[in-house]
Amino acid sequence: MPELPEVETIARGLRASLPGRRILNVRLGKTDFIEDPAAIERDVPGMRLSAIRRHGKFLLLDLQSPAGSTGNSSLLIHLGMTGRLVVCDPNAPVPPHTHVFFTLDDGRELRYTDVRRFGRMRILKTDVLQDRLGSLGLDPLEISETDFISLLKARHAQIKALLLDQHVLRGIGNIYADESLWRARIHPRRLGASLKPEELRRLYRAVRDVLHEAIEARGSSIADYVDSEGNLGGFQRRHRVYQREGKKCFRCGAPIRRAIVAGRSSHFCPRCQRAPRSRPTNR
DNA sequence: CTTACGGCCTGGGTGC
DNA sequence: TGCACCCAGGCCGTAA
Repeated sequence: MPELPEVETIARGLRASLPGRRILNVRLGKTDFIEDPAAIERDVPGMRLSAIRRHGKFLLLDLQSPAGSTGNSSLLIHLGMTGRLVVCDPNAPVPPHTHVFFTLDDGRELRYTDVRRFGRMRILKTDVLQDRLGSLGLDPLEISETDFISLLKARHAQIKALLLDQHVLRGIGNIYADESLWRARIHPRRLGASLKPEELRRLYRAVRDVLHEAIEARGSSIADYVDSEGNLGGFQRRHRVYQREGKKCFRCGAPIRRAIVAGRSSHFCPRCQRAPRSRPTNR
């Protein structure tokens, strides 16, 4: 499941080989996950890739028109759960569920594969890009501790929901929310406003450490994730709670539990991460 | 504005 | 062997 570390790994991989390349041709398979497929077929061929960026879980491929004829634009890609963006030889076998092919001017091909098609793709003019991405929260790797704390302590939602909310912080998904809360020893059902300053500082630290370590390990490969060269990540081997239900807590040995919190499957240690006394299921 | 929740996208895996 | 169904995670719409 591509979250911040996986998208960052892909972005770095693409950044190493795509900028400067021209896209010669576009081929589309199924297009129901593309906002305006005709626009991509019409506007992308001939464009030069100028930069690769990550914004939360979004990947941005900046496109420069050759003669400056039309304005610049960006290809906005969200990988959803199972999206893969891989650069390869055009003669390499085409995996099932591959729906977008970009032919590059160096003889390679950029392919988008997505079993579930929960991903999204669209092309946007540079000037409207800001409107589209501006509503997202700060990047958890860029936010200061002070801002992080003031952001969360004013909120009465469950901390798990807040970490998953892309308008609060951008880039954290279910895996890294659970791993961060375990490290910080905070129960996912705690409310943001109930967290003590020390707990908020621990959480800030935990989120950043987990994300940095996951990037270093090139992401978590649970089911479908691979980087831009098709290689698996390694951070799944360092997960402490995610998908470890019933296994022993690495810290205290108690069996890891799984429960639905904020509508999501959540993994935590019932001993290290103390549940709040009254649950907020009032009505 | 904030929060909670249900539904939707799709197909692999599971269990009968 | 076949089939129904559960479920993954992000996101959006709705309601209070």
